[in-house]
Amino acid sequence: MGYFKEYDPAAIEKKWQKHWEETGTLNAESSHDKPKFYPLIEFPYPSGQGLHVGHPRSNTAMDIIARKRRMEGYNVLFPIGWDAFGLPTENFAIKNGIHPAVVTKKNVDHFREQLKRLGFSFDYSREVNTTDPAYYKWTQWIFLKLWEKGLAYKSEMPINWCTSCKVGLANEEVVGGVCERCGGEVIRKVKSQWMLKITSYAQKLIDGLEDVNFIEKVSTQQRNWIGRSEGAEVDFALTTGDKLRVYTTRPDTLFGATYMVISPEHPLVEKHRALLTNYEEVAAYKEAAARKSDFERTELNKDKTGVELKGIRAVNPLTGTEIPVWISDYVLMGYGTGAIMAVPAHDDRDWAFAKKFGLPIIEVVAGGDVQNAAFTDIQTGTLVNSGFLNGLSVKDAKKAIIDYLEEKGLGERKVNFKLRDWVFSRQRYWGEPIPMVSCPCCGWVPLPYDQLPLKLPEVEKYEPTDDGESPLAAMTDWVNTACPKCGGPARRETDTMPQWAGSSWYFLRYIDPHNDKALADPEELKYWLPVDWYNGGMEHTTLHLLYSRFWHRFLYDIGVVPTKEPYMKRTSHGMILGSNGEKMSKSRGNVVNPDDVVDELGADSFRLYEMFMGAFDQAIPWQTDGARGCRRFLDRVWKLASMLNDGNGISKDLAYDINVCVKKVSEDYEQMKYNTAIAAMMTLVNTMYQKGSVSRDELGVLLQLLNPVAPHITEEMNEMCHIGPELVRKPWPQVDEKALVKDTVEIAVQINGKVRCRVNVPSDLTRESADAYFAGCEEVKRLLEGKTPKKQIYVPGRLLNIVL
RNA sequence: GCUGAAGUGGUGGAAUGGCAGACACCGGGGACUUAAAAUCCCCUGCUUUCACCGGCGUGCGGGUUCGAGUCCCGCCUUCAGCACCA
Repeated sequence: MGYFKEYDPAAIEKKWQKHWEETGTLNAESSHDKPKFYPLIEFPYPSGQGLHVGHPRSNTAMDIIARKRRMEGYNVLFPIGWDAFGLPTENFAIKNGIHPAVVTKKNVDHFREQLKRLGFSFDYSREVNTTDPAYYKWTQWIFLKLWEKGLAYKSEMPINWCTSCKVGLANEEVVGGVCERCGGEVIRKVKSQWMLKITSYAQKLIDGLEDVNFIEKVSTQQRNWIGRSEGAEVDFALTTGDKLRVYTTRPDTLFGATYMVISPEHPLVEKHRALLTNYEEVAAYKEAAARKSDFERTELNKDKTGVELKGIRAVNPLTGTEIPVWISDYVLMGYGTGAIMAVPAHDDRDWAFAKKFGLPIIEVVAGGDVQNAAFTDIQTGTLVNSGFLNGLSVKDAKKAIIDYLEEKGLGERKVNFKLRDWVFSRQRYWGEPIPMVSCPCCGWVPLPYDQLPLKLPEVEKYEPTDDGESPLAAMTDWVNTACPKCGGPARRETDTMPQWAGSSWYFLRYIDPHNDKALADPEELKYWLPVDWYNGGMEHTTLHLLYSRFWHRFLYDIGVVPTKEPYMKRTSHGMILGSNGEKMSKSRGNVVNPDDVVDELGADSFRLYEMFMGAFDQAIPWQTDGARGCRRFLDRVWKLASMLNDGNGISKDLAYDINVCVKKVSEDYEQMKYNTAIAAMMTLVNTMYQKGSVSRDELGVLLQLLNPVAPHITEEMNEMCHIGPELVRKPWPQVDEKALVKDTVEIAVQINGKVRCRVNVPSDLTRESADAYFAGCEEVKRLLEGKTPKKQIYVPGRLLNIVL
């Protein structure tokens, strides 16, 4: 067999990409005959920088699964689209005076071209683009449905305001007190904002995690973010005559409440300002607290501050004791009732506050030393100084006290969540217009469904104004409209939706992307949902993933989609770092451009390296030498074409190695252990080189195993060597279990746990017959000369350990 | 502070409680070549030794076990997420 030709990645990659595009081989089939498989990657934001080496890591990983599933006989929908609304595009447009839609088109075209060069098996016929009016028509439609069900509302409230982007942010978008996107300072600002009531789905979002198969850290992070806690609300009588309601998770410690703390913004303060003998001091504290940004509030959280409300006292409902009431910014208006009962003996924050201001500390759960530290253990303590609760465990006391409070009408069981409603307004141009009209007579009126999509108007300027209004506000022609209800003059909403809107349901649109009667056909939804496997970044766990689960569950509740949960399985990739181990960024100068790598080594080598570089879920530094090593491996694979022999089938001396490889690769792909799968194929290739030649069938198996990672070179070799039909149409290889059985196996012989020699033993040697066998074994006898073994342990196929 | 993950050669990393360092990268040697590159073959944890043979080795200190990178207890360090949520 002759040597064929040089390995030329550029030529063969182009050839096969063209072939797949022309034949539509990789597109989903419209027939519903086969079992379906729906893998998903997070659709990219088409930034001006182009593709990052991080994108192909997730894409290749899911492409491998998609390609393997096709060979396993599934109808696979592996889609791609563009999450194209967003600030960077808008900022670029502002700076250069180009319409964001023009910028978006250019960026999308560039991204598509870059992705196509990498040979992903996306179904490009189903592309979606969140900025396409035919798409955002349905984003707006979902918003109107949410409004209809009372889940969208407009509210004056303090929001997180990025001073640099001049835009309101959801809690999820504030990281360490600064804007997630630009790092600008975030302050609190009262603004009228559209809100989505995700809080009413808090419990459903927790419960739904039971029905899906997310990696543990994703489920945990979602649960923590939703932050469910169980406790009670309790009323304390005030000397003013009204009641102060608090939320506590430790109602069992009620006897130990020695003072109360309310948030500086609590309405009670202003209500009773006349009674306060130190109102000036209180007002000064309030003002100081209001001025602090969230960042400052958290930075200073070690040192407690506060002011007593002199002139107001509260009464402990159980002991009848009068206790003082303080204001402090460690109590947040936005959680619970904005007021707490302080039990310094059993809460760290209350303890620190009490120590600072000399407030009494009364132990009600025995087990610690409450003068030195709060005792917060709820497992071991026993109630003391607590009347009828004395002697009970914390758990029993909780139940007893809540029953008592409910019976006496002093309080009740209560579940709280940390999750806040979703701030859905952005004072920006490049987003979906919110299809609502404000009418002086009718209030907020939804746009009728037949007027969707409400398109973005053409404007001259894209900058938000300094007072925080959207650029759309300046478009009087567009803003002034007739009320859909009464026909009178009215104004359109000028805020737009956040970037998370379009990405909350895009996986539904892929299923039926060109439908103009519904967001997708119910029959199609029934066949394709849920997404079987969704891979993405950990950074989206509390943002995109939670939001889209919320929308999907809502759509389920109103009968639009057939499944409660959108995604069956969620996995996560690690970041690719610069070669210096730091995050890749322009300013650090450690950015690797995928195009350069493809130019030098080819797409297959690039894909291979991204999968080989290390454990898939871990952050890994990029090493160009490592990528070159992967190219070297493909060169070696290519040369196998010149090592073909005349043999048929799998020869005896390769059967074992090939089947070990088939088994390892098949299992490892499923567990995303791509690095060890590739290592197994490298080992097999090394073995083939040792042997000096391979048969067509042997090479065929290797090519097929490698195909999901390196689709171009493998198809080319398959064709060039006349091995069989296109690899995409061949069934995935099965393990021949018989070939995995060897006659003898080398084991290690240890003395007291140290390896002394290796011997070959029959592979079917059992523990029971081991002693007899080794008694006659020359090597073992030699090792034991003059020594008496106390014990022998034989682990079949592994080792023999002799204890002296 | 809380939660989670992780610490293994010069580097990236492998190892259902069973031969630590698979597979690569880097480095070294050899073959081929006028030469270089590429390619092929060999070596490559540290340490003693001419060599054989040894000794030591998975962040640190204990423990369980015939046997621990892996399990348990106590620390240290790094990374990620959350951060006054009562």
